[in-house]
Amino acid sequence: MSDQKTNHDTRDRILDVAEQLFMAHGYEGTSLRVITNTAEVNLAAVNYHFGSKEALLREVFRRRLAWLNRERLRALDALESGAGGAPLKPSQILEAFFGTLLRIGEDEALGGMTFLRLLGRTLTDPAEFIRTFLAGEYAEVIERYKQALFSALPDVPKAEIVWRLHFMLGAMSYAIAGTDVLQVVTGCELSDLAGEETAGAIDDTALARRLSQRLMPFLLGGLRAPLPGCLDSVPHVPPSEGDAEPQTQRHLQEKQP
Amino acid sequence: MSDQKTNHDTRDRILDVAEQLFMAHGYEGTSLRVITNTAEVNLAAVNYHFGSKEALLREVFRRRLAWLNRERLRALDALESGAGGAPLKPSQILEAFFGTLLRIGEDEALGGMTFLRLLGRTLTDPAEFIRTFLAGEYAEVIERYKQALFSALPDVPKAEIVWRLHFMLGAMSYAIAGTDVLQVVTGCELSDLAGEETAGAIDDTALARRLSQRLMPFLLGGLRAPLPGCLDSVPHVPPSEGDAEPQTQRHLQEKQP
DNA sequence: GTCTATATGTGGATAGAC
DNA sequence: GTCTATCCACATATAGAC
Repeated sequence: MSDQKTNHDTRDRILDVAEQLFMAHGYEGTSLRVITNTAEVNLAAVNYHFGSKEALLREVFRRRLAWLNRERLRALDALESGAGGAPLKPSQILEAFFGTLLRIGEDEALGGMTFLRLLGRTLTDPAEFIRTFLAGEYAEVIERYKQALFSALPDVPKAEIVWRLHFMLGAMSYAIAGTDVLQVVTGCELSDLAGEETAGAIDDTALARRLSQRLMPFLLGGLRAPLPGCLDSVPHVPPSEGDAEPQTQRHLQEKQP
Repeated sequence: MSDQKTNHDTRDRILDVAEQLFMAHGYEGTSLRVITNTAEVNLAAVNYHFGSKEALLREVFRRRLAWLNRERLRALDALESGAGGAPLKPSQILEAFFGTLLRIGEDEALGGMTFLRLLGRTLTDPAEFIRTFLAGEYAEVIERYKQALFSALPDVPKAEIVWRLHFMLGAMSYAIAGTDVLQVVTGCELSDLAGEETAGAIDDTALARRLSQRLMPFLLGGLRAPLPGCLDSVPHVPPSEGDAEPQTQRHLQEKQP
């Protein structure tokens, strides 16, 4: 152990730099040469420490997902223990699942917004080995939460729950990816949309907190939406002008001072 | 015009194959050699017809987005004319925006699910030139729909609307990307989740229709969710056990026969 | 418009000295 | 563990004959 010299520094510097560059330019768009130059280590170091570029990517994710998986399971265990057999509320489950993820963005030690963005962008990467790897890392946790949602919504068809879990994952992963066309079109960052006091460049910690604050109500609203078919998905002829839509209007308006 | 020989065939074959391969392996992961080999045209043909690989990608998108942009504007124009100055309903706007997009998946001539998947995957591509190009293509339409939502929800803060538009774009783009970890984890395609009668492999047309049917209620539910802050985003202490959550439960249950 | 041949660069990976 | 030097496959792009 004591004869490892700067070994630990080298490994971690490579991981940190790779995380940053994979996030900014993608896996295929980032060469080992750029990584090692930026990290100021030797080119051969990557293959010595990790074996290959693919293995490097896996390690970049593993060191972050280890915490995320553990914490998500812990949060769900805590909820289920606390409920003592009673079904959980959907909002609690979403908070445990998505809230835990978004906490990464608030803590540099867990990866911060850099890793969140990387995760969001990588979830739609077409590379085969990436998809199978991520699926494997996610499998256990996803299964647990899926079952929890089934129990929480016993009267909703399971297929419908899976669809909506799918949509929620999408809204979240796109949001944390931070590549939205809206941002480029409107020429503003998500941080600018946070509104309120903080002027100038918002730090990532605050951005993550606000993202969570905005995203969670949206996800809950989507999860609890009426099932398709009941109003034919889009009510072209609502029962009365003040029935189908206004329910929402009321929600939104009553919070405007 | 008549002296162009097989020119048209070559150009279109390259575009069709590039669309398919970019979807399956990404921009960086697809070489011009593979494209020209698959399309059974000469390697130099790409540079002759399009100028460069980047220009090829742009053309792949342009030929599909031309229809999408035109149709989205037309749909919004029609809604606004029909309303005669009155504000539109959010559901109408979403139907015009997302429904038009999803129609692509039902029509091979418009690109089909291949292009939809490509679009969803490319929206989170980290490459600089792709993001700026797509933003430019989307700019006009996004701006129009944003304004329409502002008018439709005059009492909702504009920043909040932009956030939710952002989330809706995410849910949709992730859904059409078809790279969800859920699918790999559960080992099933979205088509399997459609349930109902059709056994075996579902054709893309039916998949697109069902996706639309499931996605639209989710998006509406998210858009119309209570504003953050009103229940502190996650009600840890709801007023009564049968108040905050059950409203949803009722929605979902009353549709279960 | 199409093709062959090639220019020119960069990628990941490794062998072997230190 | 670190470094230099190098192998070799493959990338985009183009020049020039047909």
